[in-house]
Amino acid sequence: MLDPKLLRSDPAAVAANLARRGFKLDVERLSALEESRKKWQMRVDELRNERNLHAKTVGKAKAQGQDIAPLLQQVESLGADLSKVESELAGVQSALDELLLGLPNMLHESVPEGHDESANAEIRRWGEPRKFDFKPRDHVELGEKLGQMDFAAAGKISGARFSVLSGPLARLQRALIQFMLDLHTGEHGYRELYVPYLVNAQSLTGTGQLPKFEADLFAVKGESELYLIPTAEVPVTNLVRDTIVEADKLPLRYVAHTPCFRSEAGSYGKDTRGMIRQHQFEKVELVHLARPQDSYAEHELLTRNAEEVLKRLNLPYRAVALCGGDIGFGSAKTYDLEVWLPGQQAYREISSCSNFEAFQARRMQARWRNPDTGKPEPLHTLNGSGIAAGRALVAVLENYQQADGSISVPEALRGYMGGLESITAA
RNA sequence: GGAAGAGUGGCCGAGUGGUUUAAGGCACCAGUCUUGAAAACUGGCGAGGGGGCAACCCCUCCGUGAGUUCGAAUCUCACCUCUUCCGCCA
Repeated sequence: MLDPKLLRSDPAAVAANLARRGFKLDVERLSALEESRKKWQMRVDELRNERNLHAKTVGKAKAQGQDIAPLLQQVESLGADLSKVESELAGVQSALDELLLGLPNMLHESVPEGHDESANAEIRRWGEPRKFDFKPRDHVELGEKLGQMDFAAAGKISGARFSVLSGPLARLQRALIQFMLDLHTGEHGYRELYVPYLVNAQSLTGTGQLPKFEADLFAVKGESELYLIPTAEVPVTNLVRDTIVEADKLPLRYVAHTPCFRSEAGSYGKDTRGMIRQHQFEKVELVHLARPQDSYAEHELLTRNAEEVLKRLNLPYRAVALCGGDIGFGSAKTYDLEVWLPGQQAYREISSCSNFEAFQARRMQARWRNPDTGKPEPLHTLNGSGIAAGRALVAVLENYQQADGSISVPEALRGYMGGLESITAA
């Protein structure tokens, strides 16, 4: 949610910023609703005040043993009047809330201008794409040839966009996850978390998936209204929902491995082959909760920590700053990490690191106590994949493939693979 | 799944229809005292919305939502969460 004070005081500036992402803010509708809200609010306050004053008078009269019947007569119609204006206010308020919850975050000034991913700005590039003396295969061909990646079986069990891994390949994914968790907890100072995979609607509203993106989520059938998490960002960030964090506790840096579930509605025809875009995938997520003045330094740090995973795995990648037209709904600034995939001859997203500033914090009432003002103020939330394990598996397969279709195990993972150096058909 | 109990400010906790303007304590902040600190004492100390040039004033918030009432932290209903006991269970 945007700062309501800014929205009221300078809607034109907000509209200009949101226009950079191609979002048209209806300033007239907004200010009309706001004016109407104010009008009804004042009317409601007035009537309530009247009611309260009257109730006190009645209380006093009764205490003194006076007859209160004439007093009660005086306010006969007040209750009806009040509930009428209260429902007017509630109507305006819910329309306003709906509008506010649908507004994307404002962009940081450093976000590149542009309409789509072609305008994203490359920030840096690391590693040299390997030269193959044979035609590199893609991960599907490699995995199926090894007999350890089965999309047909997954299709039978669940449907499209799922996969079954077996043997060393299944272990390789687990090794990647373990390696990442150990790196972030052991060397980068993160606290590891285990969190629920099913969350309520309030949590998803807090991080911004609801109400606008319900179609991207899986909901479970049953009495309680629960959703499968699309990312660990949801349960982890919501840890600070409705809390006030003491200043000396910040920054908080959390890492969690979870499966992620996405309906991928609207992505029909995109990445239908292989493990790139699945309904279920594994991810190690980094979440930072920071003081506002530190959040951009934290953003750089978080991104570097994610990059370190790729460096240790010796996977060539580049970092890009997403432009206004490509950036996510709640983010003020996002770096994507794109790993080189020889099978596609392209850099593909493997991590997305975003600073949400106070956008999520306002939605979820996550605050810190600012020692300068002594007041609770919204803190800043950040998150990034550190990194997506499913796609990391794809990257390892394609980058570490040998001419005979075997996969050499990256040095960093061998300890997690029982010393295995090469994955061969089994 | 069954039974009983509970949910109050940053934290603990009193409050069972009307001077509640939510007692008291802890923590925190400022001051007095002190070489300094601690202790003691004095004062301050929740969040959000609105009005006013201002001093200041008004509204809302006691798990959530509905209801009863002139008036609800307090009564009623539903739901959520927690605790204890029983049952079942990885």
